Amino acid sequence: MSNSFDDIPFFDEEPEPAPRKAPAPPPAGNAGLGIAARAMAARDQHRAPDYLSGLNPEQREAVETLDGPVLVLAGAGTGKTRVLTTRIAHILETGRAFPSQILAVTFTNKAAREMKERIGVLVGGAVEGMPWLGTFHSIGVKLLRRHAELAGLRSDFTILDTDDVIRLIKQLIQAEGLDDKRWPARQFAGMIDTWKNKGLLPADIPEGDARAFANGKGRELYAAYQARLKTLNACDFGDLLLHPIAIFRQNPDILKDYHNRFRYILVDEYQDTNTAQYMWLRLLAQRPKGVPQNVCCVGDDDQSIYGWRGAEVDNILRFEKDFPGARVIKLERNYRSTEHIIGAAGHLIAHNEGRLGKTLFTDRVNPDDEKVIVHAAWDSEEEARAVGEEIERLQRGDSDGKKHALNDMAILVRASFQMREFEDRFVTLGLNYRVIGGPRFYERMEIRDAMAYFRLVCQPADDLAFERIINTPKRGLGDTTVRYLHDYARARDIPMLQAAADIIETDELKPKARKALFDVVQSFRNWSQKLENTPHIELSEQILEESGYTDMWKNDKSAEAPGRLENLKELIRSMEAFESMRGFLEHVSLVMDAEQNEDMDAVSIMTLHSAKGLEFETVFLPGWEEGLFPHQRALDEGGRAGLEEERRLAYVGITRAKRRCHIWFVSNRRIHGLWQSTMPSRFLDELPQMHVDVAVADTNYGGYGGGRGGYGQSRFDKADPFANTYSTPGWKRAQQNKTDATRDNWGTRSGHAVERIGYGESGPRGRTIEGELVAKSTTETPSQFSVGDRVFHIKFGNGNIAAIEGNKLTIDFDRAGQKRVLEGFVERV
DNA sequence: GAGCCGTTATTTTTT
DNA sequence: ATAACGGCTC
Repeated sequence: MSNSFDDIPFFDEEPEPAPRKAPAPPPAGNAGLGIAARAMAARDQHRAPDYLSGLNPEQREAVETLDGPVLVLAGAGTGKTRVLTTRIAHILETGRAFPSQILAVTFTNKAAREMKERIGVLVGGAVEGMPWLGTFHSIGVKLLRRHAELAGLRSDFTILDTDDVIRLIKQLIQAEGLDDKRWPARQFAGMIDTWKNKGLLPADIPEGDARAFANGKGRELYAAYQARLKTLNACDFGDLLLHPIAIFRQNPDILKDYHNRFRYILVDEYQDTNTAQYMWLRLLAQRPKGVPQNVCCVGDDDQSIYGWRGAEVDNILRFEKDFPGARVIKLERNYRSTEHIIGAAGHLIAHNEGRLGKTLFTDRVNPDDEKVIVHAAWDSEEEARAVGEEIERLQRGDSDGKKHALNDMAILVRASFQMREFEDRFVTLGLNYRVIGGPRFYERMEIRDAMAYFRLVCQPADDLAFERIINTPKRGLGDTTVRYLHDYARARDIPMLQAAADIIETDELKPKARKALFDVVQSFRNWSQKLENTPHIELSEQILEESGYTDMWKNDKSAEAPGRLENLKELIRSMEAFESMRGFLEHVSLVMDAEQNEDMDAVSIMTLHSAKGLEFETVFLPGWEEGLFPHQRALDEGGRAGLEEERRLAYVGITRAKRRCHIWFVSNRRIHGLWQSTMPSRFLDELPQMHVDVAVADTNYGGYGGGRGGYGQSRFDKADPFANTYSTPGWKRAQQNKTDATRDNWGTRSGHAVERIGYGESGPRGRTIEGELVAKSTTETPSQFSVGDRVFHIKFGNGNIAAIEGNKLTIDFDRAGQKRVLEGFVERV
């Protein structure tokens, strides 16, 4: 990726690169014998193309089918990235196109980076980094910088992050005279995001959506937001796709230029594309009749896990219709995992409908390979303890004599709150771990503040940056002054910094405020002047010093302050890799991740979502319980489709494992501070017995599995390894109740309630009626208990009720102390 | 402008 | 339980 938009040559100026080996490529349209012959000649000229050797026949077909649309359905671990990179190498080596004529799109910066590296290895350093290899968004920016004026922007427009967007929307909501509490800006930002994912501009949004927000002013608000972005000379992430789409549609000549340019288009993770990305791609892939559309999309419908943020699996399912004559190549030979892991994952995912249908296989079968092991634990604490023990066992090499590195192990959770218990446990054990995901470097407050200073220096019209730091550190420029500045600027349609400069010439402000503002304006003038001729590192340090920002944290006595100062230093350090401040800002707005420390040997803890694309020798999958996984909310909001996406998530989880996969479920989990009994996930039932073992009790209290004899017992039990697990009354009832839709918030399934306290057919619980949650809290329903009652809880034992609020009981337990539990989980004794 | 208190939500995450 | 946010008071 380029570090700065300054150094991207504009379209017309871009020099044709000197041919590397082959003569200038002929137009893509003239595909035929000539090209094939030439390609072969090119291939023969420089040795055997060793990059092709070692590919299996399907991979090779995917690499060598260069003309016309190709869909590569690449199952987990089948060498997807290899195909993609080799294909690009092949295009380049055969002289079919120059690097600048290949458009290659990924979703994440990480994927883009990886691809670049691997192509470099294949083709050799001689080929310039491909200018059009990047994420949808980074390519979108590049396009938009070139044609900004067609979208009503200047080419130095700012890219707003989510935080800026929310603040901006909040202002608009207030400006409309609406109650910003009743209509949360965050929610509207989410709606806009959803609309933009679908490619909808204010005029296009459904009437229902428009009415649902801001007293029916949804559409106006969206339009006002877009207008405000334009005056701010700014874009949100969605605009990076939508503006280019609009430009292409309104300027056929420009689109045609790009058609001529991009001889080959490649898309990674096609199953994750949303409608806007799809539209963008269709526009660029269009060709006149008879000219082959050299589009190659790679993806796996079984790994589509981002439906909730607008990804349309349909895009991949529809590929053959969209691109007539498409060649569909399935990669099903898995190079990653054992037959048991593949078998387990394959059987599970087969429960989904509407798949394109791949079946992974491997012929590297080893009788020593471990099956997927399902463990039961009493509660989440025991789960963490047992996983910790297993990790230490592997580390010591107890089981197979081999000492395993922590780096080869990962714990993949459904929801991030699950991480905590593992972290706590590992801290006690002194076991190294690293959390992947979580709050990101560039999202930290101090980094955003510093960035706001830099932004304002580079782009004096950046009002959002102005408002962020005008009184940080405190300068006595409070709400009143800022509001005044804001109104003044809006009235004259000038940036706030300009307004500030104007106002200090007058005597509108009180002397104190005026002086403070004067100083700020002077500082920014000074810094802006230095922008061009001072090294940006130096200037950045100077800004943070002179503004008093560093001092602010030096004087702060809170525990975080030293860390924040450290982060600021890190920020400056990370700027060294860039040529200019602008280049750095551009990078950060698109690349929000910072490097992870990989020197340490540590267990990785992350969500299933962030595990996609990774692999580990050993994978632990805790929390396979109904309500958590599949997640209740996915079921409530997504219905059957939601369930299938959860199942794909499970599939992704299992297929991350190369050799060992341990799945866990617990009988009790604390959710929102309340202990809940839980049932094993239905996904466990969907695993094939031949590839799965149920672990014998890991501890004395081993929950469902516990009834089952001690160590003498073989895991390879004859009959039904699930017999214990699934023959409990609760599970059977759960099976019956599956269809009843009698669940409210997770955990309070009527099935369980019935079991524990013997309600009649209809417990006084919330019911799901037509997807709407009714009677979520049962405040109106008189509790069946009274204060002072003696009750029994399955985890905490006996106790006395101390207080009752709705269906929540506060109980003084004899042994466990005071806890709050749902009344469904205790019974009178 | 800091500190206190009540309210609220609490799946997943990129760019 | 718990953290984060917003509004209020001093």
